[in-house]
Amino acid sequence: MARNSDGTKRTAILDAAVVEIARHGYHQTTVAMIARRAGVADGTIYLYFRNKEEILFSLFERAMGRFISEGRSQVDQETTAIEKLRRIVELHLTLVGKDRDLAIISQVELRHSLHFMDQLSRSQVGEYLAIISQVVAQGMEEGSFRKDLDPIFASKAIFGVLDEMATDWVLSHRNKRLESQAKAVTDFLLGGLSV
Amino acid sequence: MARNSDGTKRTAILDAAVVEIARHGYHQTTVAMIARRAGVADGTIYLYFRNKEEILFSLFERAMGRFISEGRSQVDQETTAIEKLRRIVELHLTLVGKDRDLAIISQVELRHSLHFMDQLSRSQVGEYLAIISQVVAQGMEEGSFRKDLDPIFASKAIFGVLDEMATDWVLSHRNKRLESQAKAVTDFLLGGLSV
Amino acid sequence: MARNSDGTKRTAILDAAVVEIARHGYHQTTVAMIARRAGVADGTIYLYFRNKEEILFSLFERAMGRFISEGRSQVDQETTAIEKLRRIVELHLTLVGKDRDLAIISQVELRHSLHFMDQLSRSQVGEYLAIISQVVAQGMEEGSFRKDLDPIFASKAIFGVLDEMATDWVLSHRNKRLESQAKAVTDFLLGGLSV
Amino acid sequence: MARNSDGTKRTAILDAAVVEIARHGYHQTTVAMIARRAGVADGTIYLYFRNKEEILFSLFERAMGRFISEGRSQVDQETTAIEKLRRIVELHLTLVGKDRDLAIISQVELRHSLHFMDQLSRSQVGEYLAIISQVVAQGMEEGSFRKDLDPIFASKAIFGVLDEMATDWVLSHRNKRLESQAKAVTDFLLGGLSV
DNA sequence: CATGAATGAGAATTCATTCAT
DNA sequence: CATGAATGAATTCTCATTCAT
Repeated sequence: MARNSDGTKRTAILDAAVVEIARHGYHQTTVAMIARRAGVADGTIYLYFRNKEEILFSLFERAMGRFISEGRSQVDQETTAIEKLRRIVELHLTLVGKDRDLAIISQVELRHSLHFMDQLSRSQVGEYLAIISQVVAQGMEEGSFRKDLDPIFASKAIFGVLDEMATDWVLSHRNKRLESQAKAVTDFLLGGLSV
Repeated sequence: MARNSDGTKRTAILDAAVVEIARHGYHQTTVAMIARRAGVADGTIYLYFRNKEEILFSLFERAMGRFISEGRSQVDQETTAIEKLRRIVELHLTLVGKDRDLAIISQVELRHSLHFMDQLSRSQVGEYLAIISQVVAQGMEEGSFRKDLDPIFASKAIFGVLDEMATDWVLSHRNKRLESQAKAVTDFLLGGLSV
Repeated sequence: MARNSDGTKRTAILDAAVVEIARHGYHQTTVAMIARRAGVADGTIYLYFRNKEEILFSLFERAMGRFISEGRSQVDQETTAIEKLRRIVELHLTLVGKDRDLAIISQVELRHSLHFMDQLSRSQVGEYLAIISQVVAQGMEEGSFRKDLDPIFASKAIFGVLDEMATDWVLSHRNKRLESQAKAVTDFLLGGLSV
Repeated sequence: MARNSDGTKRTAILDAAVVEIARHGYHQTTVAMIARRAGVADGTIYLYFRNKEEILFSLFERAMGRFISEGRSQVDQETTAIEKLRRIVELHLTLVGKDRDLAIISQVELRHSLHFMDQLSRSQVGEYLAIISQVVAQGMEEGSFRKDLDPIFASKAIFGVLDEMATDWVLSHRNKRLESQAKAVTDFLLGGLSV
């Protein structure tokens, strides 16, 4: 049986799914492949997940959960908006860059269908964006960020840059660490293009 | 008549594919559905495309082709980097915002698999990013953009913001026009978050 | 239960295949037809055979297996080469003549393609010919067969006569039993045409 | 356009079919493949043949026609049954051995289905066997062949040996000429196995 | 006669899911 | 809880044949 952190079968199945889906893509991955890697019978999968798609959802939830809880705690450790932003950028790139398999899933496989993305954006992604927009709002109040910004808009722009860096890293096959981009990203977000 | 001499049937198939894939997603769309909407027989599809996946590729090529050729021409109509950037932002959001079906495809369906994205990013997306990075480089030379930027990095960041706006627009079901965001995007890109 | 532990389903599929293929020919027989006759679902076929062609191969192996094992035991029950030959002829015609469906398969359907025949001739047919050529060699040593023969050549000639009788019987729609030819065949093989 | 003896398209098509079918097998050969090799359009095939199967029939007829007409003329050039037999054996092995592609067709591809073989055996194969059986009958009258033979049976046995030699030659990938077996075959047919 | 674009019926195979053990 | 044999719906693609030019 596959080794897994807390020893539950559910975890083993999710761990197996990350590897298989990252390697073969969601549609090319069969439930049987996940079951074999998880060391369980095909049918056992259905004791823990309603269907194949639910595995993908759960994968996403597990990953997003970390983003959100760690995001919050990082943000709480800083006082100024600029520092909070810096932490978010670092966290985002570090978390994605830590596990290439998981990154492939979040940057590519998770975006399979409108239906799927719809559900994602409504739920935890929205929560993540909310954290970011609160930081922006705080910066505006502090006087360190421009006041002519819509915090919601800004949070999406920030997320867009982070997301593109992550996708680019997944698609490039170079070994450079993703988090090495953190400073450049923060600089760009803070200062923009202009002199 | 030489095959595809006028492209009528090929175009009809691609047009049909855009609608069906946007509506049902790539995997839920059958070749038969595309054929019916295009008004041709199932087998006819295979006179113009080697297989189903090639339809998706061709869809992308057709769309990216417009981005690139129009992008270049827009850029050429301006002299300063700032104006060029403004034009690119407007063009990007306008083109994506013009056809929601096509937008769904480019923002969601086209990102189906690592294998697929790999090929996309290598080809025309790279060309598009090159156009952007040239504008950034010009801005640095002109002295209007910061000199401490890597133009390649900046082009990705810019693309990330544009792409996120586009995706957000596709996923939101509001009717607000996508290009109405152009000014905010340009402002953000130029000025960044800081005061 | 281990897959195929008792072979029940596999056997049912092969039995069904014999009937359907004999009746409609290999290419006109669909996997669904075989499945229906075997009383299993279409997909079940693929738990026991990799593909449709493998069913045909397995059919052949099952049939040839009998020829070889029974051939050997018949040969072993006799001492002189002449008697051994007589037994082989009887066995061959009896086994083929016992099941017209199987005979149709072995005389016609199994010879579908060069690729297919190539594999057949390399494997068990070669073994069968070896049994015959050993008998010929024994006859030469005993002094009952002509010494100016090549046993390999002779075994092919013998097989050719038997095979032609079998094919002729399959194609003729008379009811005469195939094994009724055994004496004439043996006589011909032993004495040839000349006085 | 493919070179062909008398320049007619029909001949070009048949010549092309021999090559393609020998190389890929009847079912793997498409009408388009034959058309391309023959240098005609797909539709043109149907001006000369009702359907794909008729090409195969015509191929067979053309080949069997040679067997029969040459067979007759060879037989007519000799007086004794023994010499006539010798000539038939030589002719058969020479004709088959002359063109490996055609040999593949006659030994393998032509035996595709019961339905097909049925029609073959009724028509020209029967005529060919009749020529042989007449030789046998003559030999019996002359007193050079055993009188206890059924000429029909004997003709099948003779054909069986010839056919097996031909098939064996097609399947073996050695270069030995098929007609080099003629003497051994005639010897075997005349003298049988016994001393 | 010749063309070749278009047709559309047809079939093998896959795989998510179930359920008897 | 766990198994894994069995299910059968579902879909891509091929290719013989037609027919308007």
